[in-house]
Amino acid sequence: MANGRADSEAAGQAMPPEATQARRFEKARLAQATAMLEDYVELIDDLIALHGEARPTDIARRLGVSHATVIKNIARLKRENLATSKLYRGVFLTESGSALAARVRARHRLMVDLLVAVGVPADCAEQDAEGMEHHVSDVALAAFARFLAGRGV
Amino acid sequence: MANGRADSEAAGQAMPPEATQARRFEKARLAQATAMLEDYVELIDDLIALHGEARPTDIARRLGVSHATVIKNIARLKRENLATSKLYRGVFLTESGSALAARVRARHRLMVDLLVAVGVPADCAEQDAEGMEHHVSDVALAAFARFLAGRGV
DNA sequence: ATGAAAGTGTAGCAATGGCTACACTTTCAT
DNA sequence: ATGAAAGTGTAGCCATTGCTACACTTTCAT
Repeated sequence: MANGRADSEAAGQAMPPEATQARRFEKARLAQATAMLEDYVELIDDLIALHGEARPTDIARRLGVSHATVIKNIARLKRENLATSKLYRGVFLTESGSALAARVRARHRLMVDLLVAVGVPADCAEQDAEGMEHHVSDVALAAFARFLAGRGV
Repeated sequence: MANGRADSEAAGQAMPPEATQARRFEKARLAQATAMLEDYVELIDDLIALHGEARPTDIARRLGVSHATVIKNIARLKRENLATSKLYRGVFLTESGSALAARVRARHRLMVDLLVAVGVPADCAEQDAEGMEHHVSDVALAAFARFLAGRGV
């Protein structure tokens, strides 16, 4: 609060160019750190909608990783208050987990739709969106929505 | 060669849906593993073009990480035959390093241009592209190019 | 020419997110 | 009712990629 420099820089004016570049890379690293969380909540939400429950082995199969990895990562979801689980009884999303899942799903849709709209084949769009979606800002997302609306989608 | 299943699945036909999904996630994980390499070669190429040399501390400043981290990662670039370095004398790209840098730079440009073309503000496009670019396939890239050409860019 | 500052490199730590191996619980067909 | 198969969870390993601390080299101003 008492700092005249760092705070005003946050507004994005008087920063040396290398600092803004560093900023971009840092954001990309952060996005990467939350990507796993996002993938998990979306998948758990899907599975519950589809089968009424989300089991570690199902998640593992879908993600293409071992069940042990899934269980370890679910522990992280619990730490972050996104999920709960009962011993031998599957995984459930908390309120904020569900909210995140909804946001992630909407973003995924928008990303895929945009790719398709600019001419990317559907299966490829689905593929590429899987990695890209975690790095799309809300501002870009809003632009995507406008663009799609403007083309009468 | 003697396998009727896994090989024909590679063509993408008779795979259970969860396997194709696992495939997508696996690809995203792989892309992540090469992202660092790509960022480094592009940045090194930039710095050499700009200052005639690429020094670890410069790279560190631009990336927003410590110089020690940079030096460790440069060791990886060397292992992968993308760069060389002389003690206390900066980092240089090998032939394949330069080739990769050129590809990465072109992809970055195309990604940013596409984002701008669909209405994303320039600074935001630059920001988001930083993370997204590593996940764009060549097929999508080709679609981007066609789309941009079609709008007379 | 020399000593301080800047840059470079090494060592060792932590967190993340994969894995296998093993132990335990549940389910289900007989 | 029970035993095998499937699922679940734990422990411990490895690689990656960040970090700080420390030692060494180079550069440059005096």
